[in-house]
Parts: sequence; structure tokens; C-alpha cells
Amino acid sequence: MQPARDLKPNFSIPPSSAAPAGSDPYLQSNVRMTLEDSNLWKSFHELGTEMIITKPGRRMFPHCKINLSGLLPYAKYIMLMDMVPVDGFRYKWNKDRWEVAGKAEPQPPCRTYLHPDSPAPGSHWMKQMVSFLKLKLTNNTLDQHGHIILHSMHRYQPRFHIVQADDLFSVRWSVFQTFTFPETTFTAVTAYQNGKITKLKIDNNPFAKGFREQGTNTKRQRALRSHACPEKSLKRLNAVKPETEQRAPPGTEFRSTFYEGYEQEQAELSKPKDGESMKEERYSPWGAEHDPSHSLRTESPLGSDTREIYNAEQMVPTPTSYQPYRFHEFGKSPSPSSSTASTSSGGRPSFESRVPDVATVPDQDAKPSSLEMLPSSCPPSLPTGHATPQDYTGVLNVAMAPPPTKPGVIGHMYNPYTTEQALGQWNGPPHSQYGSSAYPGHHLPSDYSAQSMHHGYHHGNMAEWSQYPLFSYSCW
DNA sequence: TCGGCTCACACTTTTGAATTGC
DNA sequence: AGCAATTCAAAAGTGTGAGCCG
Repeated sequence: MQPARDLKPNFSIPPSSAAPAGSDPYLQSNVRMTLEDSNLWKSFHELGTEMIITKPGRRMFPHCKINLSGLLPYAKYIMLMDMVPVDGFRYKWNKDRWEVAGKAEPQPPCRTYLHPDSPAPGSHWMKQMVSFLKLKLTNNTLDQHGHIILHSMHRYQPRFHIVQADDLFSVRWSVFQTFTFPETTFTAVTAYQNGKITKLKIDNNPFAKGFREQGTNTKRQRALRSHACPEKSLKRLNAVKPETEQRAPPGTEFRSTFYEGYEQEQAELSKPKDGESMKEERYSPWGAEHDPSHSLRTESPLGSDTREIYNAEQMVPTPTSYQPYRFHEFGKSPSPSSSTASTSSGGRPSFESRVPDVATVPDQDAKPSSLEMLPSSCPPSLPTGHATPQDYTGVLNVAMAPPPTKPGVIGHMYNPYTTEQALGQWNGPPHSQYGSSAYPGHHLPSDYSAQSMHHGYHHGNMAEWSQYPLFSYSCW
């Protein structure tokens, strides 16, 4: 376990932009997030975490579970989670390590998972662990169930967003605080590549108990079993079909959708790992990570054409005040003086967010200060002139998990925000009709586009617009 | 030919409705 | 009648590996 001081945010806030303590309680924030099962995550990370993605959707394992502190007990918060590409490459498993196989595929529509408890007061979030158990990953770009869409053989990192907002309607004017944990980085796969990961999963996932004893579930043995009990297999066969037929038709679930910008976070995520980390992970299967020719990404994985495809979907006015935070690679780069990171009592990595002087309703005029702090936030290793570390673009949809008391997709309808509410408020024009004029009043609290502009990257001639609207549309 | 993906399978845990006891 | 605890069947979540596909 790394000492607390080894953890630090990559994204520091210049003192000049920090709100004077006590000046405005609403803006004060000392939010701290810790990752549960951190050791388990690290175990996986050392081997090169793989997450199975399937068409119908697959849960993550390990699950994302976090602890929160520092929230205002009576203020309401919304908890979001999404996935961002770690880099711009597609990978392949070669013998015992991951290797770069080429450029990443164009990003699928990007969705954000909304924690079903949202919105809830800070006391609620702090009183117990916040689990994202129900989140599902899919490789089906046409997915209608609100799962988070990923590409197989690509690397991703989960992000957690805390938004102080009384309801979903207020999100777009609220302060986002984003947290990431490097050890949660994973490669999306449709079938396990690394046998060690398979074993680790089987050892730790109760659902995989049946596979713990090697060879207990081979095709041959299963055939023998079904031979011994053919009626059981038949019953199974009959039971499965109706289930698929009963699948709720598209449109019966709650799903709100919005776009968001990613440039800034991508700049953070795409930072090359420092040399120390490579030493520490010399047994890591992340082969590409260790290849100097691959460790620094110098161009976007997405061609401008691809970006424009996503850009065309929707745009929002440039926001200013979104402050993403993330850990450095855990166990590295001690920086006690500047660090706000700490380790919780359980030795878990945690990160204390310091919200700077962030306007609740970001002002366009705030752009310059926001831009100014970017260079100092970037580690020296970040390539200079890195105009678009990763021009990750996408559509950010909110997928609401069903509440605990209601099963399956129908559960979406029991969310505190009904379909009508959500759609009525958040839905933009149909997918094909997105245009800048649709969201004239957006003040998305995001620095994504700020960074985008800082780097001189404009989506075509849309300099004043981010292509990532918040809560823009629904796709079901 | 090969790498990646899909699917059905057996097994396990989780969920929630029904039942029971107080 | 109301509530909590218990039971149990159904649903959901696992990795596997053959077969399919490009």
C-alpha cells in the first residue's frame, strides 16, 4: 500500500483561482473519494485488468465502489460514472502481453451512468459505500438498454463525477467534480486474453465459483452432465427463449442522455506514465505502455473526419469551470506539498478534491483564467504542442440503473425522475437534428472545451462550441 | 489461416414474493 | 392487523469453448 503522500492530483489549482475559505459555503468543497477494494483493483491492475463486454451487457468485476466524505450533509448531489479511453490505440494480446494493434476505432456514443440514488443528500452518499454494481458494459453500439458502450480491445478508465445539484435539471449549471483511480484502468475484451486475469476473477467473483476447480466446466464434462440429465437441458432451453422474447421493447426504460466534452480529461488520461511507474510494473502485461514509441501519443486516434461525425451530433456553448481531478499513477510521484490526496483509514487511495473558485453558473468570461492554469497542470512529460492529446469525442448519455427495489429494465421507470420528466427536460431534438441552436442556454460546467480551445483545436469552425452537450438527447 | 466475436451452457448468487411467526 | 424474519423459486450474473465471421 502506498503512503498517502504518494498520491496526488495531476490537476492542481492555482492559488489565485481558489476561493477564499469561508467566503461562500456553497462553493466550499473538501470532497474526498476513496476507492473500495483498492487492493483487489491493484491486483488486477498489475496483471492488466480485462473487462468482459458483451452485446447484452456485462457487469464490471471488480465492481466500482467508492466512499465519499466532505460533502455537505444537506446538499443534494448527483453521482455519475462514465468511461474514457486511456489512449488512442487498439490493443491485441500477443503471447503474454498487450501490444498496440493500431489506432483506436472511432468512439461509440459515450454514455454516463447515473447512480440510481441520485439525487441524494450528502449525508446519504457519505453514510455508506456507493456502489456502481449495476453498471453494465456493452460493445453493442446500437445498445438500447442504456449500458455504457465500449470498444473491445481498447483501454478505458472509469471516471466518477459528483455534481451538487438538487435535481437532474440543475446539473448543467452545477459544479462537476471528477475523480479517477489509475488502478481501475482496464482493457475491454469480448473474451479473456490473460489467463491470470481469468483466474483472479474466478477466485474473487462469487458468480464464477463453478469455475474455480479447473476443468469442472469443460464442454465435454458439460455434455456428459446434460447427457445424464437431458430434461434439465431441455428445460433450460425452453426457459431461455421466452425470456428473450419478453425483453422489454425499446422505449420502456428510463434513459436520459446528454453529451459532454472530453478533451480536458483526455489530456489528463493520455498523459504518459512516468518512468517510475514502468519500473514498478515491469511485470505488467501492458506491453505497449512500456514501449517508448507508444507511451507518448502524439496524434489523435480519431481522424478529423471521425471527430466531425460526432461533432455533428450536437454542440453546446463553451463551458468554463469544470475541474477534473485524477490520481497520478498510484504509488508514484510523491508530492506532499501540493498534494491533497490522502489515504483513508483502510489504506485505500483517496483523493480530496479542492474546488477552486468555480462559479456555479460558469461565465464565459472566466475562460482565460481557466486556460491559464492548464499548462501548469500538465506534467512535463506531456508533449508540448500537444494540441489534442486525444480528441476523444462522443455522445454522453445518462443511463439510469433501476432502483434496488425494482427488477430489470422496468425499474428505470421507478427512478426519481420519470421518463417524462427526464425526456421533457433533457431531450434535445432527435439524434439527427442536433444543432448548435438547440441549446443556446447551456452553461456546461466543463473545462473540456476550454482545453479544446486552449489547444487550438476547433471542431471545424465551431470555435465557440463544445461538441459535448449535457443532457441533450435520448437514444431510445 | 487467424483473431475476434457470439452463443448456449452449468453453476452460483441475488432478488423479491410468499409464507410463517410473533 | 401489522411487522419482521424466513423460505424458496425465479432471475441474473459468471467463465468456457465451439463455432462463426471477416
